[in-house]
Amino acid sequence: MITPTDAIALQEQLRSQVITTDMLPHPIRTIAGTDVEYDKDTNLIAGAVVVLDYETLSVLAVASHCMEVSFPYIPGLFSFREMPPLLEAYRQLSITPDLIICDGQGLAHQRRFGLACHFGVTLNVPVIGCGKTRLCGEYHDLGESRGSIAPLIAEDDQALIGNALRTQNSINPVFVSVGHKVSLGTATDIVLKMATQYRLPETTRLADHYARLALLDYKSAPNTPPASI
DNA sequence: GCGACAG
DNA sequence: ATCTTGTCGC
Repeated sequence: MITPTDAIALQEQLRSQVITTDMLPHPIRTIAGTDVEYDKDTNLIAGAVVVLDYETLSVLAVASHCMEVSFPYIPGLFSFREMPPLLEAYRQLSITPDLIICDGQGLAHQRRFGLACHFGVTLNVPVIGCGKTRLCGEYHDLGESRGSIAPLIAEDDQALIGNALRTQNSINPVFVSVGHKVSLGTATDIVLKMATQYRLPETTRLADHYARLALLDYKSAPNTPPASI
């Protein structure tokens, strides 16, 4: 497998390919969410991709893949751990979504190349990064109401690398950043739109649900393909 | 050296 | 990520 040193070199090389302007279909008709679930007492991980109707949020397609982890967890090299199951799940999808929301950072990363960038550049599709917690960057004066935004500024070069976004009143914000082929403003608007009822966008919540199911299914019957739509 | 550190 | 129910506070 790739070494951490080589992984960093790859990030440095691929980061120049990230597109930070909107290159999405208008109107958006379908949106996908991705998430990865880890098993507590084995090396298994399950990645899931769920495609929703952009307006109704109804589930149009689901795919998942279970496998053994092939890379350690190292902050900043997260994508090398989660990409393999996600790429395989994405490959199995019966529908190609207009864009994807990943559960992790995009440009809001020490080398400006988080999971959302890696996934987007690899597949050449629009991707939004939406993390539950901060990896790097600082923000101030975030309002308490749903829709409040505070710029996430990199500590090193003061670059704008994302937005802290409050998706529900007085609930901890999520961290939105560009993954690929989408602007920060558009990414922020879309994440807020998808977070209809809870802190996290429905895309992420559903992907988490299906990834959990995939892991349980795999453990109970390793040779049986997971249910998919 | 110490703390921080996506999942 | 995972361990994990009820409970404190707005």
